[in-house]
Amino acid sequence: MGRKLKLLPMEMLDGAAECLKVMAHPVRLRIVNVLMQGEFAVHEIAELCETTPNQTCEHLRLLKGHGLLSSERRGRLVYYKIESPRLPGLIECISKNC
Amino acid sequence: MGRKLKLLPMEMLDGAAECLKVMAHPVRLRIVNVLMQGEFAVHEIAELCETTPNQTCEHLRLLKGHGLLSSERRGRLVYYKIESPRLPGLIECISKNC
DNA sequence: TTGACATATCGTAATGTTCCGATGTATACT
DNA sequence: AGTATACATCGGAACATTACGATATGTCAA
Repeated sequence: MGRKLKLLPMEMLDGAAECLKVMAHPVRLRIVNVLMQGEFAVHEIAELCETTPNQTCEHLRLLKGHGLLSSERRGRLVYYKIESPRLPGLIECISKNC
Repeated sequence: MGRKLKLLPMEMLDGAAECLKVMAHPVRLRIVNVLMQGEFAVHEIAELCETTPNQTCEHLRLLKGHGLLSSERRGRLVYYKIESPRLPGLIECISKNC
């Protein structure tokens, strides 16, 4: 009775769950997988992820909204790249443990 | 232009997304966090996770259904413990990178 | 300016998830 | 038997996410 447990604080778990939810989509995983190998324009990402441009936009917006990606317009193309330095480690861990 | 990319296969990404979706809930993260420190009965888990027994049951069922936990009845209590050896590594990675 | 292409957003239908109360099942004790 | 406790499941409401077509914006080139 009354064993003392080392529990992570709930606020941290809320944040982690939120982060996992963002990554818990095959297309978004693929997007990150693509962007780990360079920066790409939206239509290229869409093609590599085998999905439509507007869905790609929405996924990109979500990822960017969480600070995981950044974007830059050059001409009429918008290039996305990885912004969060924690993302590659997370992907590596996922590809090992999932 | 025709750069050769090393992309993880889509089936793997589907599986990983599924796995992440299972973990993407603060209570389920807490459950795993609790069970990393031993095995516990459902009502103990519910108390430690500050949620109701029936919600706890549902979360446990989901986790067990994905092979992450196992359970054993002893008397009128049902004890759950971690079954997947990958779970601790995943949690550690999450607490570092999320 | 017009047209073409790239990206972004909006409305909404379809789908999925979470929560909650009610009910069902299992075990133990008297 | 009956009662109490622990666990599990069900039904549906509330909510969130996703997918898809339509529309809007932004840039360039003729």
